[in-house]
Amino acid sequence: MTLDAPDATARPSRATLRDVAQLAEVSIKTASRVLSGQPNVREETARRVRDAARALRFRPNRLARDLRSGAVSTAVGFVIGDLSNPFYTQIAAGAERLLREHGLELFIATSDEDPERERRVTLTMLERRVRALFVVPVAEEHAYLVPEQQLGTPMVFIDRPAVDVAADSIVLDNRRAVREATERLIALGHRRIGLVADRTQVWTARERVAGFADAMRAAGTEDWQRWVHRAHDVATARAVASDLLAGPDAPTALFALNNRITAGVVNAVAGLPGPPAILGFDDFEFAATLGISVIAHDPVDLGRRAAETALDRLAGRTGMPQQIVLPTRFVARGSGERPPPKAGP
Amino acid sequence: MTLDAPDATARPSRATLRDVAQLAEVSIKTASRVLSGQPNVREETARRVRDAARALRFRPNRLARDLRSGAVSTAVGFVIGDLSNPFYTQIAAGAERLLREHGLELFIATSDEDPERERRVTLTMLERRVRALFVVPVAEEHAYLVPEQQLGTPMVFIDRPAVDVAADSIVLDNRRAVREATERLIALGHRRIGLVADRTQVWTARERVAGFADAMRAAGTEDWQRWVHRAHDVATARAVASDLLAGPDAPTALFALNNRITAGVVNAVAGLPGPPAILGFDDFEFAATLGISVIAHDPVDLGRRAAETALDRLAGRTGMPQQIVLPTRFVARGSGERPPPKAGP
DNA sequence: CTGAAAGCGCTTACAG
DNA sequence: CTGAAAGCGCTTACAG
Repeated sequence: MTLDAPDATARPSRATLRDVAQLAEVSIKTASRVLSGQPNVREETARRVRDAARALRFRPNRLARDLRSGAVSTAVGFVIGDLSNPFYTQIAAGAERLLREHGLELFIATSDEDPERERRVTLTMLERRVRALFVVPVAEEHAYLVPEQQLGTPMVFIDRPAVDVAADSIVLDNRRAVREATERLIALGHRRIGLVADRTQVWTARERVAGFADAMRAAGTEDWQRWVHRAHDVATARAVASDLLAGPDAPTALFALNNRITAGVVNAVAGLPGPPAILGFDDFEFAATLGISVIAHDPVDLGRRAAETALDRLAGRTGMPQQIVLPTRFVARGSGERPPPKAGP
Repeated sequence: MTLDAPDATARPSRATLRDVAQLAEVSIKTASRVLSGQPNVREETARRVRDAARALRFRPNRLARDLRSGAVSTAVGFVIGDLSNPFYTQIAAGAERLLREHGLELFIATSDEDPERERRVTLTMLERRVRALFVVPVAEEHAYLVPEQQLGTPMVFIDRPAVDVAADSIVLDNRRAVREATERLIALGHRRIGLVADRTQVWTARERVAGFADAMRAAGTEDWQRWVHRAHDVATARAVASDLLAGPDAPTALFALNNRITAGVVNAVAGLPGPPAILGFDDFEFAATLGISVIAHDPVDLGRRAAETALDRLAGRTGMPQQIVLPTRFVARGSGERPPPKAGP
């Protein structure tokens, strides 16, 4: 098959600044000036350059630009555990909104909740010389970030603090929130409270369970551990809740320690006669409709605060890393306020 | 304040390959070979280089590497409208999983449902020389992508087809799905069906409304347009549904044409006496519990198919752009199957 | 207002 | 097994 038109259809390579300069009959430097908006170019020259750029469909190479001008990239990285969990993606949405107003672009990548992948993804972003880095960490080990930190890349840990690198972090007051919510359940008369928590590896799960322990111990329940169950995904949470309710000594209240677990628990309980009171950590769209009491907070705000912190650092604020603790609020709702039945099983 | 240690604490600049080579007493080329895993280096030399790299906390500059070696970046871009909508983020999750297996890294950025921002974000990714590009488009105009397309960057449009650029796309069979679901409602006896659709600018909304029109016309309802209402976010959908149900001639069934609208409609209907049948487009976590019939499909699969398409192109498959239409399935559930009440108002 | 030279930090040929 | 030279596509000084 022969092509008649010499290079009408085939455009093997991308036009560079040099091509534009050549076509416009100016130096490469002048072309650069025009296309990157620098002043001091005669209007007619500028027009020639712009025309040439358009004709050649020129698109600057950011890699080259950023490389030459040092690490003044406008890219900011966000490493998240799970793209399917709206809790994380809403944090990202909050951060993005604020960063955008400051001319920065947020790029999100996922660790898929794997510490090793988190490390790789984080390093890859750093190798791409992001201006700042946000991490919702799953790994417990972040010492490898210390050099980057020292080189001045602002890093903010979200939802869980950094362990072995001194970085800013934004977290919720997990422990107090769960302690107080548990106290409410106890005040309503509940003694058999089934807690469904995420894996012990997860910092927030540990904090929340500690809050539960605080309240149970204060109420004189020393064997609180027997009420703690684990689930990481919706399906497991559902199974755990079903088993609990079917077993002997079934709990009169179920306390789900994050949004995925709440989803599982709610689905397990649906349609059951004499359902238990249900509490959840994290608010969700159908909580009011379903009458679930929750520990509410705003993930978008979490992201916004993280972005603020990074912007502060970029603006030159120095000093010790800070840990910002955001308050949560308890939202009492219908069936979540159900007291235990009078007649025991 | 004077610093005693010369440069123990302050590390002004990043170590480069050149620094590593110097410390290891080899050429820069040899250092490069070791650190990028090329063969033909004596083990002892390699060790010296690795030690030097570690000592200097060397981290390669991907910008420089990618610039020199041409556009063989491992970065792939994904432009999404709204980070808060799990429908989109799950598509991204699906794409990411497959791409990762092929050594590619997915970076997600958001257009915030603004055509102008979509354009900027897309161009910025292209300037960063991503290997492939995924877009869930909000804009109707994509002619500016034609040159990039011609330069061989695979581009896949998801959920909505590209209009003025010949690119691959993956979409759902919106029209047929809604037509058949509407036919079911009609078969159940419903005549007053309140449809709540997204803005007319959105392609999927137009297709879905067309499906509704097909079914209504086939049933002899020529004034189907009076049953079509619009809402873009949860709050508006809720208000629209409330108004509809409170008004005269209230619908006996509500059909919500996407996940956000369903959320609003469900919350509006909650606790109402004699609630209407509810159908939704897009499945969701609480649909079974709430007894909502839905047009179900798997966003993760949508992403996976998009990734497959891009990988095919990267592998050199040529030919006309394809439009892949994925089937949906109707899931009938409790209250969604409610027939209209016998006694009219 | 415009341009020739040097260089950002790497890798690609090409020699030895 | 190792290295000196050139260059990826831009921008930063520095001249005129």
